[in-house]
Amino acid sequence: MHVHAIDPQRQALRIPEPLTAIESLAVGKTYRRGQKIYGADDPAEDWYRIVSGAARKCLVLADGRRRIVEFLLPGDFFGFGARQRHHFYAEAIANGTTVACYQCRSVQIAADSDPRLSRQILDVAFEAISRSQARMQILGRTTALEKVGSFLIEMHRRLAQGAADPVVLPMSRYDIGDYLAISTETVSRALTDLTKRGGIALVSKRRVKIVNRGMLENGHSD
Amino acid sequence: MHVHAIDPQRQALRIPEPLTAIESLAVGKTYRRGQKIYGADDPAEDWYRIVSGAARKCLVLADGRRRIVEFLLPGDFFGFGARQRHHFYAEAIANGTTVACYQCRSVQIAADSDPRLSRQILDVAFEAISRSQARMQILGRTTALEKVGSFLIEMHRRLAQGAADPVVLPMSRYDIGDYLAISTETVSRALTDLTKRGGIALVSKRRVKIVNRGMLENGHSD
DNA sequence: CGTAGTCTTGAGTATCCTCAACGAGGGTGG
DNA sequence: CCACCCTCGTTGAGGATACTCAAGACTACG
Repeated sequence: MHVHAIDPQRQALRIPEPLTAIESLAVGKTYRRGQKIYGADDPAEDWYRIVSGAARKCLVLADGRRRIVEFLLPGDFFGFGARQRHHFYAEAIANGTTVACYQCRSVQIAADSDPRLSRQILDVAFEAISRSQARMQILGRTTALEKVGSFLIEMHRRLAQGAADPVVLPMSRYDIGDYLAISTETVSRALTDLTKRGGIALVSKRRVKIVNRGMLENGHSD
Repeated sequence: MHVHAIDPQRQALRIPEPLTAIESLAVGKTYRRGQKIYGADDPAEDWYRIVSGAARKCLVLADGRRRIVEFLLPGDFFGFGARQRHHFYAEAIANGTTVACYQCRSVQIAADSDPRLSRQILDVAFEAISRSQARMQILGRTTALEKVGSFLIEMHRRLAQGAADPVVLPMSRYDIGDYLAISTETVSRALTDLTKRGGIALVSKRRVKIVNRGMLENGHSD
């Protein structure tokens, strides 16, 4: 991990309503693929925001299996919500993932004297709720085809620059399967299936172009 | 729907950290089973809290199917998070469900001059996130047996008075299936299966006693 | 007492998982 | 530079799981 200042140019891109008042409190850190950002039993002392790259938030079940609870993409705040300790751990997916860290005590103190900042923090929390519920709509789908289709639409919404641009998936098929509660093989099969039916086009293994949005949502184009 | 004052006795039971400062702003409303609390396209003007009974938060998919996104139980705050309009609708499950309503403009104004209130609101938002993520752990399970088992544990945690008391489920098998993304029949089969294996005991159709907690989590008792 | 909604159980089928093999790509070391 | 290893991704075959369709029992309520 590498600690440094944050490029203000870069971070401005992806923050819907930036917490301008506390950006001065932020410390930038850079991680390699697979490196842990915080552990499941670490005290919850910091809040985080992805500046560039991607990360995954995971939990370990009683029987040792891992589950990905959430993908964290540029602009996403995370690590808050745990009152004392985290229940999850977070680690970088892509090499060179940059994360802004805010000491949450400092933020809270600043918020106590600035109602506008309080509102912005609340907005960030609402944003996290909305991410959470977006995933429920996906997991609530019954077939694997619908799950993968909705997943691609969500990633497109959160990652794509232009509407016609292909999505660049930062995560592996294995991660996608873990996230959607289906097997890697089924993810793979769903992607080839969607390609054959003309729902998507695979520019490369990780670059997906959305051709027929309706098909991704329903599994059929009518 | 019936508007009235809130019984302060009753509401004190289920609020982890009550927003004491705004309880005076609350208006109580009582609903019958199936009655709508707010609609999907209603302007998001109020925040709500379940005082007694239960409700479900739903969304309607493009193809007309309904999905239950969340069950709302006594003490749960809901209806916030939508910036302008709700994306979901909420309706009562049980007859005589009582809901406390807070005009969110008034709350925001009060919060602007009271940092302590801001913190409490943030806690409520964090609580909603935690509810959300608890459900992910459930939906992330692979087998129906595990899903139903985890669901019962979550309901027990959120509803039960004493640890040994049976859970009284306020919702139908159909609702549970919708929530867990499995069919009604599978819910029913899972419940009889868990009974046969000694994981639970069905005191009545809606009253479930948890006998072997480990089995509910893993699907097997070792 | 009838009716509508809820719940359970059964049979057959579709879907997805597991196990397995194989190909492609990236990094490392000789 | 190339051989090697390792991870990632794809595809196939067989079996387990859950869904759909269907029938019937139970419950609550008028």
